[in-house]
Amino acid sequence: MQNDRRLAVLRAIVEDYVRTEEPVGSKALVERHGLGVSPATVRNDMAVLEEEGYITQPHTSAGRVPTDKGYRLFVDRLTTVKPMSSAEKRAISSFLEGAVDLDDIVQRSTRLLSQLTRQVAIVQYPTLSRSTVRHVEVVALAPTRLLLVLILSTGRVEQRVVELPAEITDEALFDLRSRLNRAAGGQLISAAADELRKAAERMSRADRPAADGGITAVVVEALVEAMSDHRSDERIAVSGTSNLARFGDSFDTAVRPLLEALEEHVVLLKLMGEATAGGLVTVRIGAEGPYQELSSTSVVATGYGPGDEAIATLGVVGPTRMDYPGSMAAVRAVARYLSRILDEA
Amino acid sequence: MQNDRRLAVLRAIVEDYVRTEEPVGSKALVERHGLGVSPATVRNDMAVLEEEGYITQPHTSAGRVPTDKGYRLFVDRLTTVKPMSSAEKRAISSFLEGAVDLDDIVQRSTRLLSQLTRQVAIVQYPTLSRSTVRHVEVVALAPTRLLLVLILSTGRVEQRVVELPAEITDEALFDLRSRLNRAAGGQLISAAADELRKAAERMSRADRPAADGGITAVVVEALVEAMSDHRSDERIAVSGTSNLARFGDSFDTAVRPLLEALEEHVVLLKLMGEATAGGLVTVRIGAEGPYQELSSTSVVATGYGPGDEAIATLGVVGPTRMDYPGSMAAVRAVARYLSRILDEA
DNA sequence: TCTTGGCACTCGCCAGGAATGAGTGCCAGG
DNA sequence: CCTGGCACTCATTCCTGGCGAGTGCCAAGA
Repeated sequence: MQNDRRLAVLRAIVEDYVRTEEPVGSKALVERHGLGVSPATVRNDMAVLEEEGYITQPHTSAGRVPTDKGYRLFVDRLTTVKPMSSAEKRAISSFLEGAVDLDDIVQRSTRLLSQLTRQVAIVQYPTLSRSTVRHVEVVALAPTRLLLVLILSTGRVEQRVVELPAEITDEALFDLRSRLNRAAGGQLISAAADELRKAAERMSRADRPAADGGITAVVVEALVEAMSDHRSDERIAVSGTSNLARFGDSFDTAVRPLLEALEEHVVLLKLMGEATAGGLVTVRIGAEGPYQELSSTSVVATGYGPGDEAIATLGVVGPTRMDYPGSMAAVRAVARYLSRILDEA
Repeated sequence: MQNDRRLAVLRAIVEDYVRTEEPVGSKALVERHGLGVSPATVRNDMAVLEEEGYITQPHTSAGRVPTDKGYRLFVDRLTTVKPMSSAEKRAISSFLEGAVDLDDIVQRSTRLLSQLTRQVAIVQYPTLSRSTVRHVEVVALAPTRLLLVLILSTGRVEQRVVELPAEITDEALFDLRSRLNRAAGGQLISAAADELRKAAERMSRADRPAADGGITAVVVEALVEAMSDHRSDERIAVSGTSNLARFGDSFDTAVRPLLEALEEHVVLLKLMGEATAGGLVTVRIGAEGPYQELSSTSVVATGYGPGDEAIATLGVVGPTRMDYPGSMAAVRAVARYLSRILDEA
């Protein structure tokens, strides 16, 4: 019994603090939430909670503030996931509808997410690594210059221009194109690289090797490079930075490091962590993450992707004092819609 | 004579204020800059400058601060453009070298610019509107589904997937591709749209109209739409937002509106204004611009593009109290290098 | 006519100190 | 185990006086 009430007190503290951003005292607590006990009782509970490290007081004569550990307990045990209202659902659909291409989809998603949560939203572009090659197109820009276009199952298109060591005929170009597609089409990009290399070897052996003049090798290398190019994996869209204004105080200790992190996409990816599939939302609170400069920020993230496979992450970053239930619901909802769109595409 | 000295005083005030961010008094001025006159004289000059509206004092017993008008005079008449040091030049080259595609070039440029100026840097992607069509590629993803790839002279690639009203044969596809390229290849995109429409009409008339089944019309419309898609025109890369921390005070009045503007790309473009060609750098100071929320920010921008044609803008945004000569030099230098890279491409 | 030193004056900024009040911890009684 | 009461702590706020940077003006000198 008393334990349940202590948890209720913790929950109330978290909720109030998130809303008011001020240390919350025993009296106000009892008044606002119908706890049905006196302030003194709550004070005893708070003393215990403080001893156990869930809350703390910034100075002696102040109210209590949740610690990271307190938030952790809150999200782990006290969060009742409130589903999105139907109005919100409608907003999401209409917001994501009418997207014309992948870029657009991702960008709309960040905007949406930042608006829903009033935090900074981050959406990683679908990763190459688990996607398959849908098509390879080769276009002659000039006799010794080819444009390679690599189309992946996620809808991503990678392009490269290569200079050839020799001129290429229309016939050879046609031949090359069909061979490339036979070798790589439908393959996972990891496998496709190998297949392409094998095919290249075969071609330079079997086909009039003199005529090829190393063209195949050049083209294949460019394609392989395009596939393994991690830069693309790291592409990220960010939105809602103006919500950082809501951080309140502590520009230098909280906002500035975050702004810096937001520019370092690699850092961001690490921060969001591994994509978790199946509607599971990961919450990282304060110093739990890898960067202690960001000890006053939390991350709420999840994976998304076609099918139930998580091929990329998306989430929000905000102060540890944030609306976890709301953010988790929004993140999950957006991930779900996004996955569905990728399914259809 | 006295006029020259007054200008020197103004320049000194601007320089000192930019450096220290504090109102500058007559005594300190005489000490730091070798003005060769007494503080009292400087005071008289300052009184005149204030009367003319070039400087102002935040409160009675404080030093002077330049007004927007003062900054304006400063950049118009008192700025000696300091060329980049050779070290900086080298840094620029090495920073921009090794870029693999247009996205990369633009992103590197923003980073570079924000590092050089320690401000927020903005680079607009090269606009479609003045570029020409280099190639149109058509790929069959399925019997009734085509991927259209539009390659422009700026290196931009636009893609669209279209659903066809009827199946298309390989032969017809080949035919379509060559016709599209004959019609649009090398044209300005404004002209290309017309040419494509004309070609579509010709085709549906001359060729077995039954077999076409509206395919040409669908494809052409998608291409035209891709070309005129203004969303692409508005693409922008931003970097250096963490430099906003250097704004000092006034988060709400200065930084927050700016953060909001940075997310509204349309606003940003308006802010940067028309691209000016030929190494001319535009400076907009404080409230001179279209947004009075941004009255404490200045913009230093210029156009860039292959040849001497400005097809896009780039620049930095910062507090009115910023290092104008330095920023102008950096903006100009980056624009120049960027133009050169586009020339080569 | 311009420059200069002197001088009185203004006013923002910065301790120091007292009043305020929210909030706590503890204790004794129900 | 809960509750009311009470003394205590301490951050915050407000006020005040002193300090000093900086100014404007004036009269004298070049």
